[in-house]
Amino acid sequence: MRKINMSLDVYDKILMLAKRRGFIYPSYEIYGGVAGLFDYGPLGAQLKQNIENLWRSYFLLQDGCFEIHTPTMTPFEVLKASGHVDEFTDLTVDCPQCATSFKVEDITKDSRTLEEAIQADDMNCPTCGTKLINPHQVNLMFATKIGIGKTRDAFLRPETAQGIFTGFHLLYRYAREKLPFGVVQLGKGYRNEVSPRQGPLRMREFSMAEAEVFFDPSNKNHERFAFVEDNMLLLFDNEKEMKLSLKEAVEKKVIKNQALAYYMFLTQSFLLDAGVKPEKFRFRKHADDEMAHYAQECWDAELYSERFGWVECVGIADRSAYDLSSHINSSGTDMYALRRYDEPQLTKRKKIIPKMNVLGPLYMQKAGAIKEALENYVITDETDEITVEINNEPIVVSSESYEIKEVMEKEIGEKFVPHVIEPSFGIDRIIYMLLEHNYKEGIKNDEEYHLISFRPHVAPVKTGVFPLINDDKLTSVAKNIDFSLRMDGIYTVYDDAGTIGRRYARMDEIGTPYCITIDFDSLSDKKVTIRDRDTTEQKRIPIDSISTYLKDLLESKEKVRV
RNA sequence: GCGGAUAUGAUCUAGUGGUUAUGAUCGUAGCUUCCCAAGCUAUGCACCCGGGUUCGAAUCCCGGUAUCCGCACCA
Repeated sequence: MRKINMSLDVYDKILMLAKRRGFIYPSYEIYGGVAGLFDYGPLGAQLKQNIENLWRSYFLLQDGCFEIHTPTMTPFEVLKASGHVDEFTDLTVDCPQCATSFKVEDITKDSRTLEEAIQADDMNCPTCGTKLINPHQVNLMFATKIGIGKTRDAFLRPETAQGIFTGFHLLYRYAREKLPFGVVQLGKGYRNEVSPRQGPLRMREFSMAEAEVFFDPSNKNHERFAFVEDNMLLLFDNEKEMKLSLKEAVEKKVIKNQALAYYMFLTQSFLLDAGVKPEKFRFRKHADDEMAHYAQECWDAELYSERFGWVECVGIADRSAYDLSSHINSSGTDMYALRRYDEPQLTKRKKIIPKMNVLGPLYMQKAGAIKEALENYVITDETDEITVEINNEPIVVSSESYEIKEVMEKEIGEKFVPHVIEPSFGIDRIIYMLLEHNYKEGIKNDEEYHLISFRPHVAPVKTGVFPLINDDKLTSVAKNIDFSLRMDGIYTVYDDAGTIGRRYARMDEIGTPYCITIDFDSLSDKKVTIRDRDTTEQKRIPIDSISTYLKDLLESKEKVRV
């Protein structure tokens, strides 16, 4: 008889189960393991794929975003422009008295460089005045080099978002130059965590699903807002939890705009649909001082863990024009969008047309620069000559070298940098939370019993297929049923070992929602028993309808109400 | 990164400076078994890594790695 070990908490038990049954376990353990790296085993990989595809059904199908894939390896310039190089790399010193760390740049108020400050070694703790020690670099990005010999500095990406921003001009074309539109990416991100202590909740290489939705800042409404505005959001303002409809939340300015509220609702729907327990779910608004360097308003979807308390699993941020502006400035690429006027606007303007056949021979190699200067010259009144400055040298150009024309200029719209609303999902955290929220245990016939109540559409294995006993007549029928179900796209496990109860228990432990048993009656009446994991109720159904019957069950997912 | 503790099959665990390292779960093969972890037989699998002390180290010591706890970090 196995006893429940009371000294273990849910986290310990889940990690044990996850390792034993092939969900998640530490990577490279035969070489000592690496903190913050985990393998997804056979069941974990299936589960993850189901979660990611469920996510796609919300963001790709329901919201109509485009999915792209960009490299994880990212040149230095990209992350310099995005602010990650500066924001992720901190020179820090510790206070032995207060047991806290400080950024050196916050401590050095004078004009010294950080290196000089370290060299002088005279920094004191702002709280207690103790001499600060142990200067060290805190760099949360993995640095690497691209190429052999002549190399380029690069990092493994800390988020997937930058790959979307750097292709914005092409994606804007793909979206037929209309806003809003969203682009999503599912993939790996990398952060060299100082001490990744919380298992799958803080990994150094992790899976994320991000959506970047581009808006005209003058209109952050969402087309489908009216369809969902009466739904409730579970909100927490750092003081109290509350339930507000989307409509109320936006009207009362609890949430800044429709788009943010809409994506919060999409996020909430996805998580509850995946099997997160509503009472262990909330949106928490970031205080001003905890927001990321790029964010304007940020809400976290937090999920509750028995061991860790409320954990951020999704961040929904209004990143405003921060990223695109940075890339426009750093790369010089035109990443503006156009807000079309209802009618094209015509304006009369006086324009200088340089005569190159005169300018060329006269000014030789300076002619090009003069041409450009003339074209940019703002005409105040008509004169016989214009003075332009080339390399700090005034040059007087007479009116023989140019012509002033009055032209009608047509402007069809106004250029602007789109704003971005970004829902960013930590897939691994969500998967751990699903395990924890759906884990059940108890004693059954003096034995410890585990069950994971995954919702059928996320469960890695959809059905077990068992001959009631290990008899050739039954096993051959069972194997045929098993094969044809898999050919119908239903992931099954065939099992003929041990008693039927043991096989049910094995399936319960990995969250398989249904089991099909073939008995001797099946040979004559062509029916099998289908057993429900949560109720253990059994029903007999014809063999030739198993596939459609199961598919109905797997697809008829009820919405979770809050 | 700092301080403390821990490390035995896939999982949980007993134990010891000296033959073949304990038990359970588990896997495999077989017997048995007509619906919720029955039983029997056979069999498989382990002392985290490196160094030191010792005639002999899985056991003692040191270092590393990993995990857990506290502090710091987590844009």
